[in-house]
Amino acid sequence: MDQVEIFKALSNKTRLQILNWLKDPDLNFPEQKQHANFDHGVCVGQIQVKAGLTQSTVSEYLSTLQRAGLVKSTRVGQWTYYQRNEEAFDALSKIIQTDI
Amino acid sequence: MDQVEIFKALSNKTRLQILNWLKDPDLNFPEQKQHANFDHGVCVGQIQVKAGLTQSTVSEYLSTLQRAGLVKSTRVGQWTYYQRNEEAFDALSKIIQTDI
DNA sequence: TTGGCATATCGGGAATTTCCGATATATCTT
DNA sequence: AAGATATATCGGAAATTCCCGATATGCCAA
Repeated sequence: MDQVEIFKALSNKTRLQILNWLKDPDLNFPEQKQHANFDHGVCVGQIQVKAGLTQSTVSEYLSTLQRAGLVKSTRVGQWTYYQRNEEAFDALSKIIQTDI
Repeated sequence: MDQVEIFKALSNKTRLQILNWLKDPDLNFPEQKQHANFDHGVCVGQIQVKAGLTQSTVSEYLSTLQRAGLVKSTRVGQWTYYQRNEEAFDALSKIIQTDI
């Protein structure tokens, strides 16, 4: 668990927004409900539209968040569904209380 | 309280080390005891020696941490004493649990 | 198997960060 | 007032990040 990598991943407004949106996919990505695998997370395209950035940028941002361990992904067909990794946030909260 | 600014301040190995050292000045800066104002924190010079970087870099790093609210400083004579702002870490831990 | 769609990766220009040496500012001593 | 000491600020080279367009890859449907 690389602390610097985690904090770098969190050092960007759009990436923070994405994490926040993923807290409530039901609310923030209503179109996503059409996907059968909604419970696996939200696919890149929906996040991209909401972020208002290019597909490549959003894909890269999601990779950054995943390398930091803050989200996890599931590939289903042509879609990659991303969701938060809540354990990572619990761990980070504790790290700040004890290690930082 | 700018979250991005806080995470950027934490996105550097040396700055994380400084914060960690300041958790126990007694242990990490024994020379500092000669200073009468030891309870005000640790002065820049001691931190600089321990960090092994130049004076200007360490001074800049401490400013960065202070702008993020993670440390506070007290000027006494020619010395500036830096100490952790524990309230900020408590707040950050909660922010990660609830806002991020 | 060909075309379309979702995502990932590549290459790069612009902006920011890292860390330095030089210099400025403030305080203390003599 | 002059020199010494502690810290802050400035200017800049190198590395990294931001975000893009173009292209590659993988999967699906006709």
